[in-house]
Amino acid sequence: MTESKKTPARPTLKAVRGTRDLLPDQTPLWNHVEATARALFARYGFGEIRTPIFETTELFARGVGEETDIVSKEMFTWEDRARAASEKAQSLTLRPESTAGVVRAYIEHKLGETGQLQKLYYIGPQFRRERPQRGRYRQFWQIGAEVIGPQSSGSESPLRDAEILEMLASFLDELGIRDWRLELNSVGSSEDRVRYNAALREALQPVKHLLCEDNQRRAETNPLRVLDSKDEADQDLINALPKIADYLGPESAAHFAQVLAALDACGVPYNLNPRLVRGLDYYTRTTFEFTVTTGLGTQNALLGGGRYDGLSEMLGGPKAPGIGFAIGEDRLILTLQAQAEADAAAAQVSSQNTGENPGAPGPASGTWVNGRPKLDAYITPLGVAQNPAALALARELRAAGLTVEVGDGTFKLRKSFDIADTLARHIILLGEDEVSTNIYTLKTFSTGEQIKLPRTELFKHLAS
RNA sequence: GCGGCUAUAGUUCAGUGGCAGAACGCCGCUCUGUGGCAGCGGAUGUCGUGGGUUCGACCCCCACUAGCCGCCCCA
Repeated sequence: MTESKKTPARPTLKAVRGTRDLLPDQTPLWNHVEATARALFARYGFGEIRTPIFETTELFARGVGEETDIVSKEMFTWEDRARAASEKAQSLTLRPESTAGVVRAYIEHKLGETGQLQKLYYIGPQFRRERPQRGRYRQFWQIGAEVIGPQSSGSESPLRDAEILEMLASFLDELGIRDWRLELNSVGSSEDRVRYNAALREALQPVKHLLCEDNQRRAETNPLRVLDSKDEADQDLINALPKIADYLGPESAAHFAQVLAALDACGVPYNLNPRLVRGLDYYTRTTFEFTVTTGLGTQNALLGGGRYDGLSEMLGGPKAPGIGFAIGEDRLILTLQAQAEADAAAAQVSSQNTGENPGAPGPASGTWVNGRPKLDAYITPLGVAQNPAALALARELRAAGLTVEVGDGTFKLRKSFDIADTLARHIILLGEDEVSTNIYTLKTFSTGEQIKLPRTELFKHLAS
């Protein structure tokens, strides 16, 4: 009878709902995506900005919009303690998106005073208290960018809209995302939208009672949202509603036409979607979404964005038109993984059909383990007496830029070989002989070849 | 916030109102300076948590929690 069985049950600690750990077999893909974004954005003249992951609640209330779902029911908000009697408690919130914070920083640091067009990008976690499902987490990552500046900097130019869209198309292409679709719309200026909203309400009035419950509610509270409905029975009625395109003022219409012309010139395909309305209040004129059909289930929006010509002023700043986007990094990763799985399945089928075995392609092949490249060498001390020499050798090899793991002198040789073959391309045996003579025994797994090498030759051999 | 499905070994999953299972992985031995293969052996575990029904519950019922899928909404 041991006492271990008597250990009182204790609740297992777990990551909180909607959050998750990314383990080392996942992070290489994340780093690849982020590195691709950084390199690409740099070519377009973007610089990185890092803003706090929490801000005052007021920023999001004013920036994103009090009436939006995000602000009205999805924020992680808490009252910060007042530290002195004279100090008031402050309501703080984990950022549900980053545009508001970036524009706040633009205002706070008077970036508009430089007169320069600001091109800023960010990569980081966002927080929304929603019910988790595929492609939706309470802590999720966005890769986003903003182009903002005084009007004199050209921030209002349709060229900027097209450049952003073209950059996104290049980004998805470079990552190998297939079959993406760009949905594009213009929601007009805020004045245009007031007129359109009135027209929508008028058109909805006689048919409202025919719509589903959700849409009846939207028709009252926010008619634009009716356009977003997926309710099948309502589709015909919705398609018959007035189109925003017919309510754009001449300036908005001209702006949009120039965006389209530039996209055509770049050869970026798009789908005009008059029903694309987005959930954040600050959008004006150009709005867009890139969607995919693989891997995301019903959360098919990979990224979204739009122009926000009035946001800076809404936050008490100078007039600073801008346009930006946010890529759902989690969704991007899901899509890439789903594509890779589909490819692997297709490869399997085709190899069965041809009767050939093309070998396991990609990261599953012999030079990778768990998504990482195999190490250059695994050093096996033969007996604990050789442990110090093994670590010293590892230190030298690592200093020379080689990737090296060291075994433990207590491991049996068989086990050492097993581990080494799993992790590394070569095994270095370090017994008494090797340590005393400085002639090392090196075996290459791919060929089974085993040779003895002096120290300098060892470096050369491993580096090649 | 609402609805559906699910929760058993490290992983993927079977399972029956009466002894807790498979595969893969892991550990050991065959094999103490030469691995991958093979053979043999072993440990896998509060059967998500708490309650109830029952002589007896991993199984049936209830609640909770979490996950997945969808709605709402969004990235």
